[in-house]
Amino acid sequence: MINFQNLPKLDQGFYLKDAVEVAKNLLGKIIVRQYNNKLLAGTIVEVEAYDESEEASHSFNGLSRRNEVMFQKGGLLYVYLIYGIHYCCNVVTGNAGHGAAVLIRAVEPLNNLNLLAKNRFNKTSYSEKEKLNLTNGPAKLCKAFHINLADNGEKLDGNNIYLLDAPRLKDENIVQTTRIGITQAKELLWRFYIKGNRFVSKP
DNA sequence: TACTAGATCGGCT
DNA sequence: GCCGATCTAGTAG
Repeated sequence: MINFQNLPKLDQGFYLKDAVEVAKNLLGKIIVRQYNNKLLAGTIVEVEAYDESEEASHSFNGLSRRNEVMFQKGGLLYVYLIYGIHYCCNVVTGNAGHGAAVLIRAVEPLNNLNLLAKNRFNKTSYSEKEKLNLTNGPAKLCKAFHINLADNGEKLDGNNIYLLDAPRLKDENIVQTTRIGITQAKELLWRFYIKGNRFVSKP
């Protein structure tokens, strides 16, 4: 297990860029959540950018109660309910008034895997297959990390959920593709993942 | 492995 | 009413 606890939190300037730029930079960074007096941590291995300029984004049609966090200044967590049963979490990017965010689609678990398994499968043991299935999708990782609407708007430099810095990946280790599960603006190559990583939702 | 349906809620037309 | 930035269990091949 890598010693992530010595890494610094990302500062707010990190988030004040285009969602696409932030998305790429987020790969390899570490998401940490405090849960039951324990830390759950994972390396971000797959992301998608969303911006108010394109139809697939929740912010495309302007401000609403659901998406209001997307329009705040970068550095917050945007959580929403999808298909009535799943949660997905995003990192808000850019300046206040601009609706943009990066969907975290998959992470590689770093510690307390038995606790992640408890949240996700309601059991503390897991097979090798289940280990890979723990956090390899946006709703899966929210379940494993126990992220829900109560975390919407959470500041990412706080103590509940936060992101830690890590060395930027080389471009040659980043794969760029179209986004998954959308029907509009399908052509944009706004999905990024770490080449060869086993915890990616779809290679 | 590949496709399909069903679950189930809230946002928005 | 309709449909979605998903996942799971089921069936068919």
